[in-house]
Amino acid sequence: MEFRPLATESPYAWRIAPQGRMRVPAIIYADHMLIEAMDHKVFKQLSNVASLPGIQQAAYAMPDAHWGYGFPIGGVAAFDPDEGGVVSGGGVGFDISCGVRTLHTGLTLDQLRPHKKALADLLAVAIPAGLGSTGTIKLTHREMDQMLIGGAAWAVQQGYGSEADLLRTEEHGCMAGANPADVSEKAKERQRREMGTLGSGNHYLEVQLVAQVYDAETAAAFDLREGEIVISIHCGSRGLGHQIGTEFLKFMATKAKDHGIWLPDRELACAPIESKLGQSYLGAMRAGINCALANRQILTHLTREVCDDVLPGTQLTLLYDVSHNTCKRETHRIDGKEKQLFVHRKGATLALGPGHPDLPDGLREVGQPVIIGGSMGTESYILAGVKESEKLAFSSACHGAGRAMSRHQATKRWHGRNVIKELETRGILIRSPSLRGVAEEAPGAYKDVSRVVDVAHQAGLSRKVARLEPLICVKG
DNA sequence: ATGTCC
Repeated sequence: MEFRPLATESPYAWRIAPQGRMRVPAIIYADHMLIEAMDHKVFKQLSNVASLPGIQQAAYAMPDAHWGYGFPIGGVAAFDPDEGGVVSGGGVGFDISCGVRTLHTGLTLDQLRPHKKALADLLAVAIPAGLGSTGTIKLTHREMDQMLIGGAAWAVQQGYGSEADLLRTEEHGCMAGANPADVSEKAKERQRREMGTLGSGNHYLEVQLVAQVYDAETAAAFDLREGEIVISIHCGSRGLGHQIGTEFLKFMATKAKDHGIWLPDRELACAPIESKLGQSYLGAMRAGINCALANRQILTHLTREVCDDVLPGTQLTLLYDVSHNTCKRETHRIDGKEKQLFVHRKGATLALGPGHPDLPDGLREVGQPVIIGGSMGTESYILAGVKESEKLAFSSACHGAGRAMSRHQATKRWHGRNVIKELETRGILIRSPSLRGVAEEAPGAYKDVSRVVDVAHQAGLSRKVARLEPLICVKG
């Protein structure tokens, strides 16, 4: 069967009509060039997702979509538990609650410039990065369970930040419904020394310049001004999330037949939301969300300490913290009827429009900050959630540039040392323990994030507010 | 993404 997306009335939306066992259509948000360049495996994977039990409305792909484990990365799918809807480990991904937070520094480029190198060097020392990196914090069993229940709120109680940070964190920094008992001892053991660490791959801590504001009013509400410095942290739940993903994918694949679920692809392993296994995954996955929130909160604390050393008196305040690998229970209208759905976003950012009750004062009027992380050496974007994306993709937007080339291909094409040198001539300081990692993350291995963001804007998924240019990048 | 296969 050929799963070919066809043009719709919108130049930024493409549709695969239901065929075979698909229960709903698949919709891909892209322009002509992005859809032409998109890996055909995305269309197949999205069509597979569209055939899962209880799926609502359509399976969606964001403009940065690329092939992933089971679900495409950049995929959004919502399921109704009352219609046999499922929850899928592959629909969340291995890096549970990977996300980005952006912090204001209140500094201008002129204030930063004389201290830039020192800041890069000290951040590289203070922020543990790389595969298997560990920090100075070692949690006891009791602390681990408290962290898995409390998330960033737990981290703040431990002295890593303030209540103000929690107001600007999705779910107020604490995901309800987490159950540490659903997380294996092995997953907890892996995480014991990994709190406050960045990890590897596309994770980073970046010092950025607000290079351009597109929407002055919203930028003012977000406290973003051209010429000012911000810091963005992109990471997730480290070994714990990965272990949860690995274990539950195995359980879900084994149990699928007992649950009467036909799997178009073994990687799409899932369980009914109402089943024991489904509930157990949700308890563990929500604990994973809290782990990621706590991790980014601790990294924020470490960053504050460094900034205060290099530029005494600097105050880092949080613009927003939002995840892009989750499954969340949300209220949505389907055919005019309000329903409680379980929305999977894998490599797709939550993007709540103006007026949404989950947004805090000061943001509710303008919409949620949607943080789109670029790849190393490229620009990032701050967007704002819009109301119409509720109908278009359950209030979701793209999450980054999206890979255009495999890691293996990238290492054959670039050398880490040359990539660092090249970026340095453009004034971008890279600090990484892994030259191979740097080669894998070479800017050329990714799609053009500006095009992806323009399409997200044009398609009505979110609207552009500001562009950020990198100055310092601490990589895993 | 990931102690890149306990």
